[in-house]
Amino acid sequence: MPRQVDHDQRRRQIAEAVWRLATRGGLEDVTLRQVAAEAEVSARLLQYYFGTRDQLLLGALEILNDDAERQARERLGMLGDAPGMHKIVRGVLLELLPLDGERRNRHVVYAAYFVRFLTDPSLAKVARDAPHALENLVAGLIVQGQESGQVPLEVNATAEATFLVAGAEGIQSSVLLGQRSAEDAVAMIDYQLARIFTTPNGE
Amino acid sequence: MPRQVDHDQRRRQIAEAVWRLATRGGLEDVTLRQVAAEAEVSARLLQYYFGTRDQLLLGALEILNDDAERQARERLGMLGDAPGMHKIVRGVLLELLPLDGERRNRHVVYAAYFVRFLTDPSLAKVARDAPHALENLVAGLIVQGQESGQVPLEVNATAEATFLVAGAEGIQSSVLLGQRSAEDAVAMIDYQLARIFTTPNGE
DNA sequence: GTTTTTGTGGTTCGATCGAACCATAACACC
DNA sequence: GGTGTTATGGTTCGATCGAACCACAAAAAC
Repeated sequence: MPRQVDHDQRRRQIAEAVWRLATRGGLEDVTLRQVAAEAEVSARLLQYYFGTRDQLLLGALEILNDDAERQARERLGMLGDAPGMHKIVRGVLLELLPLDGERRNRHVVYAAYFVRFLTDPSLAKVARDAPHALENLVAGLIVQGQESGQVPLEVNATAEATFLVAGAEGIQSSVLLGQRSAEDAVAMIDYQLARIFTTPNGE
Repeated sequence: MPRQVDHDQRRRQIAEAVWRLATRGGLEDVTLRQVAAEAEVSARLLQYYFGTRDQLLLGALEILNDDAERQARERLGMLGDAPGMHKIVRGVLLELLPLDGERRNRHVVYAAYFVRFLTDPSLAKVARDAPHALENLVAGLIVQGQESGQVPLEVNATAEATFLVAGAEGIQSSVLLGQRSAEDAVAMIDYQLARIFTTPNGE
């Protein structure tokens, strides 16, 4: 029954298969045949919806990125009315930790792509923007905190934002490698935030 | 002319080919044929010295690890007589940044292996030990700094050590992705160190 | 109600994969 | 100066790879 299928849904179904395979065995396990089997569609469909393997990898990554952004926005929206800067920054950083299966898998998929980011220009473009935007966001929030007296004025907002984001990413890796529990990771983040913000956690 | 070859040298020659290929295209480009061509030896030699492809990947990683440790030790040894804690910690953290080709490639190779660390037990063992040892080392140095009055007593040495190492690793990735210069990365590290240590940089 | 377009399954092709196998030259040992 | 071990090159095999190709059914368009 063609012509009434939801293309986006089909592409997502295939993209999710790509993510699962990449999570298990890296990009070398993301073969057209395996993706087709994992997504339970014929190999022909992969070509139809994505084209070549490279385009499939790119497409699956774009969908992953969209998901990440949408979910982060949702979760931040659930922080309640007029949350304080401390709480928002905390929410942003926790978005980078593998606190649930979705965030965990997301970072593993990124890791699987990492080396490609360095060489493949079309992929690089997709990966380069997100982290910088995060840093600027955090830096802006810290500045706002300074303006409203929640952060000491001697704090270097840019430098701290950079290190917070970088630290969250580094801690994320260590959680994935099983070197640290997710709870410990959150505690490490909170320790740093307590140093920067004079306000308690929940404000 | 067999029998008088240096086995370790041969294995290193092959391992370096693995690194180069992994750096360029990830593990999926590390095929026996390509490694053989890159190392300029016959495919048969790979089998002779390493066995299967999995064993080759494991062996190449072990050699990389040994290199990293030896070089780090060397560079730390060159810090001069009785360097202060500040200087040592700085040296340890800079070891994690891609400040030269060797350190850069090393981290890219690790990144190429990353997903495998999560699933392959034999690889996981190789990767799990190093970072924890680093954290403990840094934490110990901070404690020594506290004992000699170079670090305020209210600093949580463990928490700061964890975040410093994690932050250095995160910043490393951003440098590799071209989001930040190596100089900026060093500046970010120094900013954090200046916060923890009351001593100036070079002490 | 024919004709396009859209969506899908299946198959095939040349290339390449990892691994096993075969052969043999160089040296060590005695 | 044979004999055995070590080190190496080359080849082959079955499996699998990505991509192209063929066929066709369902719906839309006219």
